[in-house]
Amino acid sequence: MAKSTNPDTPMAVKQRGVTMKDVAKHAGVSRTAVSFVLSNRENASISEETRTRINDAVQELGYRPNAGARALASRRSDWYGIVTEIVTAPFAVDIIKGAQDQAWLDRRFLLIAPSDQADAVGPNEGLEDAATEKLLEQRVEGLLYAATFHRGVHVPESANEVPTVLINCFDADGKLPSIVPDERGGGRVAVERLLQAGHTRIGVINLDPVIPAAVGRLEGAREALAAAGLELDPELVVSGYATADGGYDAACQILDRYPQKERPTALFCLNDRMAMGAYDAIKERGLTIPGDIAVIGFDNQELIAAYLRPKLTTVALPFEKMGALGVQTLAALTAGQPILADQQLVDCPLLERSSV
Amino acid sequence: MAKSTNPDTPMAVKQRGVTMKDVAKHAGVSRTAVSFVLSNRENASISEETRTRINDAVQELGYRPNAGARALASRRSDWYGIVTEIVTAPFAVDIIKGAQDQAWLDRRFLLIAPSDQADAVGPNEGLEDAATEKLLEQRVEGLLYAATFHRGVHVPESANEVPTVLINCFDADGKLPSIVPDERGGGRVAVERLLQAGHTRIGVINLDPVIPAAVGRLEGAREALAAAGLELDPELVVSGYATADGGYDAACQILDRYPQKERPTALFCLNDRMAMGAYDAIKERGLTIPGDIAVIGFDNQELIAAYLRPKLTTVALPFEKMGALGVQTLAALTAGQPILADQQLVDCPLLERSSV
DNA sequence: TCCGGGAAGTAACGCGCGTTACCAACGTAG
DNA sequence: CTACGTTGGTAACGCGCGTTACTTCCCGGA
Repeated sequence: MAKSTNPDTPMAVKQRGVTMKDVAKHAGVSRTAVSFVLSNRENASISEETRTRINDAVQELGYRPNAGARALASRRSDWYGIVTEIVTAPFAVDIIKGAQDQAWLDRRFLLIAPSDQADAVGPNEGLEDAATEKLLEQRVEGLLYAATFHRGVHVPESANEVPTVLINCFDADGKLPSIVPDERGGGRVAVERLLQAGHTRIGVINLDPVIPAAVGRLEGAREALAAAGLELDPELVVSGYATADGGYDAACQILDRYPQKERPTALFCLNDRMAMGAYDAIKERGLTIPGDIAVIGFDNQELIAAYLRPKLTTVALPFEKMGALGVQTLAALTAGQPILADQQLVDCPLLERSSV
Repeated sequence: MAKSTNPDTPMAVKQRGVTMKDVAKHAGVSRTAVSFVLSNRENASISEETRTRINDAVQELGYRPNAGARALASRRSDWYGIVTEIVTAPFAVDIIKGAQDQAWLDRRFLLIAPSDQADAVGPNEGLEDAATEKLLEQRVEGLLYAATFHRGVHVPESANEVPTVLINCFDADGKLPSIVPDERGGGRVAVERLLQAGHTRIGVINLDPVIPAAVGRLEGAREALAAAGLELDPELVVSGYATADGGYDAACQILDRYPQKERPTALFCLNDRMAMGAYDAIKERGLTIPGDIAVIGFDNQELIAAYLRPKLTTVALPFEKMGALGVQTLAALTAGQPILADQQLVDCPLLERSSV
């Protein structure tokens, strides 16, 4: 790329937009009157006649307010910023959708800044800081941080200058409000569903046991079993890589370890990708789903769950709802209202399909 | 939700940020001098000494420029707007990623406005208009329109007020520059790959035959065959719903129609979801992939292609590249530079995995 | 007749910054 | 000594808009 010698060349077409002054002149009133009418001030005394005259002028001239100028004068920008690696790793992109939709309904704009950009100094070195800084330069009224998977994070210092909410992650220092999925509840409903279908011997294909998702989901599974007077057989829990291959290997282990009588009749896969691999292991052995083995997943990755055959019953991560709730929480914070709790858990609902 | 009686309550913390005036006072110079230093004006005569004094003051006070005010004064916002349904239908979310990354590299912000919002009048009624309008109020310097799948679209009138580029779609009226995937080239490389592997009898699982993707990909397939002196047997082309089930049904038709000798040895599935279904049909019949039947897909939906077993060889849609190219094209347009062509085709590269 | 008070509107300031025009001091050439 | 360019700045205007203080007019009551 050639370095521009003059970065200031304003060659862009300068389409001098119509301003309030133009509207005022066209309607034969003062700019103040126009401002009053457009901002619907209740205590402003403008006669109905001039009001319509102004509105007509707005229509005729195609006036469009200048959001930036308004922000400058009113000292409120109607912008939230969201810092996220999701743009790059789109697994949890529904967070953005939920946040975006909610922001749009509130007539606010969501400025998205990536937290894992290539022009960084080192790997993960000051990226979020740069993103945060950029957003603050835009005078966002609040900040959101969103992660692709449930985990602890550190947010830049400067985030403290403005209300901040974490989505699908939590502050390792425990100061900031956060919105996270109720992993435990999800694990519980999954196993409850299997129990309800008559399964008592349930294999679990586990994730890396230290991540919050694994901890919570497994705990939920234990709770559900306990409520039915059962215990989780440690031998039936096998961890693997969070991939289809990992799920395949783990499922093979579980399925081949026992004679048919003792073989589990159901598998709780802690994510859908592993369930995908488990499907293959099951089918390879001439077994049917859900006839011989019921399978339940987690995450509800649409592209997998809805297209596996049979379609996968799974527990959904409420990405969209978390995004929306994040914006709502932020709106409350910026309005000075108290928020419900420092950590809000969002339900992980069961999605019935055909694998149980 | 209780309706706020006074929408103006500015309860948000008004953290009066430090301005250039503060910096100037702290450094003992005029605000103008600060402005000159910060904007790196070449022809400004500021001594090295005061320059460092100002920079020091900036550091000490933690000055952060106000992007909105700068935009107002300089009449350039450094913002692009992108109108897209992708936020809602995340299939092609990589377009946003590509655009976002490129914009970030150019030190610009991408304002994302959804084109399929719930608060609309009717279905698809004036949504894009509202989104476009909102973006223009923000004084974006250019507009992008992105579609989830390759198709013709109509853009709102007001888009003409500002440079505009279409991504993964094209203007039905043919006026606006657009960036679209080279579907034909993709179809060609897919079939070339099959030919190279020795397959001459190739079944095609087709999409709805009228959509641009189907037309282009099929045309490419024909070209590749023609170059090898072969023709596409119309009987081997069967259309189905663009789902795993559709692919399953279509594959069953093709596989069951012929005795083993005449059965095609390869399937070109025009998208990965259908390939997913085809996998099942093939496996059900006790056939192996790629041993008995080679399969090649299209779209490279990572969650499918990379996790099917065996992993699916497919042709990638260059979403990310299209997004980046869209922003680059827009940058050229806003800079008044000529663009390369009205319609830019982006390569659809073959992704070798294990199904051929 | 005068006065008080609401109705209808306007002038003017400031938000934070880019930018242009201007000014003072200091050489240096004629 | 005057003229004139150069260096190192500063004063002041305007971007488009929100907002406050102020003015003018009219009407009803005393």
